[in-house]
Amino acid sequence: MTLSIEKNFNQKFADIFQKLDLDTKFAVIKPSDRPDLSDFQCNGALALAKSLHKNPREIAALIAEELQKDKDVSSVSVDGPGFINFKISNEFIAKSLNEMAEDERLGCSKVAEPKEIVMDFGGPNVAKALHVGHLRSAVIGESIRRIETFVGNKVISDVHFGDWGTPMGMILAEIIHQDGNLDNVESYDIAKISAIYKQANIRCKEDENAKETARQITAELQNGNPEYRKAWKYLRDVSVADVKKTYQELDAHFDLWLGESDAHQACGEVVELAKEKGISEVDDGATIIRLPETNKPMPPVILVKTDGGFGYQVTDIATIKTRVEDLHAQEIIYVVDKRQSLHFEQVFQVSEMLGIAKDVKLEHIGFGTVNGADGKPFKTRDGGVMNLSDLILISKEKVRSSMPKAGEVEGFSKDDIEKMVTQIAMGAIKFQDLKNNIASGYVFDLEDFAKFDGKTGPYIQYAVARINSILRKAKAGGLEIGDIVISNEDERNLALKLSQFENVIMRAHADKEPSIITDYAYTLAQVFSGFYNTCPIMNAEDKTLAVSRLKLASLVRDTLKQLLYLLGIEAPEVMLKAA
RNA sequence: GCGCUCUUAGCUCAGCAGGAUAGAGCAACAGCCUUCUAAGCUGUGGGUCGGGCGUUCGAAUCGCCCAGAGCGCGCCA
Repeated sequence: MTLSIEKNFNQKFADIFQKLDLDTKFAVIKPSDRPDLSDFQCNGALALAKSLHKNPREIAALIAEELQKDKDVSSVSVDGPGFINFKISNEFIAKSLNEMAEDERLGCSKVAEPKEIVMDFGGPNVAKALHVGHLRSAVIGESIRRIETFVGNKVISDVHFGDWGTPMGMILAEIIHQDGNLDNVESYDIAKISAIYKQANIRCKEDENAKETARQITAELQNGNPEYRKAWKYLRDVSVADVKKTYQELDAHFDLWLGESDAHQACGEVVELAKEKGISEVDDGATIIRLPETNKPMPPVILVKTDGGFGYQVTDIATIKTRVEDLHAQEIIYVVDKRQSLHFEQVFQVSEMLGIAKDVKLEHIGFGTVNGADGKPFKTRDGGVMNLSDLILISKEKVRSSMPKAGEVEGFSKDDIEKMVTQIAMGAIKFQDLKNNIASGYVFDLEDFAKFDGKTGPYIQYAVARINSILRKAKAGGLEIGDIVISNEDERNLALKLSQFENVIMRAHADKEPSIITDYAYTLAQVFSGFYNTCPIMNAEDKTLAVSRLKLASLVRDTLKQLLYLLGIEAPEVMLKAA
């Protein structure tokens, strides 16, 4: 098992602290805040000083004295109030990087105890095309899915299709209203179904009777009316097929395509269980559970509505039950809009009360909304919601316009170029979505988002493409990868940046925060760009340098590709640009 | 009304398990393509971290108060 530089030195510090009889809790190093002074720093002496009632500089001096003896350390100093600054020897950096390059996982360990995690993201609905609101759930969810899998957890993703609520009754009611019956349903395509849903929405808003009819049909559907079931199944199938295409384009992977309807039976069980436990009551004709009032408003959870249908919270509670019983989930992660946080709080609380999720960690990762340039939820020019597939088309078109046309560049077919366009457009969209903290929303400016400069997906893809190009040239010129040696500051900085890989992955995993990865990927690409400009590879001063730099570049490429993979982004082999 | 989240450069955002000179990108300005892809690189300017009080040797980071913004709060999901 290879250890990163940071892990190695954390261990060395722990040994020193132990030897000095200091609490090893504080034996933690981190990349230096003052790169001009050191590679790494340890602030442990400052924290220790308080509890030991000693001068922090004295404690730091003791630690520094021990550290000095280490041959892998090239310099040590105690600065300011008691920071321990130190630099690593070039030999140790080189050795560590060579090990990293040998390792398939680039030196990244796995979690000690792998868990069964069920991830719930996507959340599409029958008869509704995916819109920008679904983008974040899919992109963030997929990234977290990949991160968790990479660190060794067993992840099962479930799209959790919205296929069982009142909207189903609304659609059926609307079809009956228009056609008089459900006989022609199976000739409907997704466009028609979508249109019907919109009309149903309008009708139910305007007409209380229509709404009532929809509710009744929903209840009958849920109770098993065969005619409704048959039509519903068709509508569901068509919707699933449509939505699958977009998820495929987004490269979001779902192991399960279950929906709310699949929890129907468990919903009944949950209601029964609540009755047995005596925690439910009937109020205004609805079966509800009252939650303990704290200082915040806690509306009751509606198990069964007045019309006999299940409330959507039971569906989620019942789904937890099946995920624990059938899938043996030890952790369930929801990647859903943060405006639903109260809902999940209630659902988790009731699950607790019912005892259906014992020792299961339930977590809602709430993300902020995608906003337009005006700071309000993103809308198209005519005020409508933008379809996700349209958004992808627009993005692709912007990329395409900056690329050579098929036939203009030798060796690239139309398909090759189109693949490149897709990879770059998707890279831009996803990186944009993942680069900020997921809890904060972001501004998605349609006019601007095809500018691929700076902190963007294409910037990183571009770094990969340039390295690919060098590797091709090296191969053609018969230059092979050799051992990494550190000969100057730019190589050194790049090597130190590379060595942070594991730490970054583990932090992204612990915080369930892909932006930690986007941030690192960008910085790594940036440091590489500096190296690229100052350290020639093919024309290096001598061969030792050439093969070493080639290996460094190759390792950067592998690392960036791995990071992009964890973000759900592909890196094109080559990036062409129109003349 | 109650609760949750937020307020950092002109704009969009990082940083927040307290630590040394608060960072990026965009925009602006000045340079760099006969040499591994200029979707790139180098440099310049730009900030009383919303305001106040407190805890601490030390606060953008922790606590309290105030102001402003967004979101949520029983039969839609």
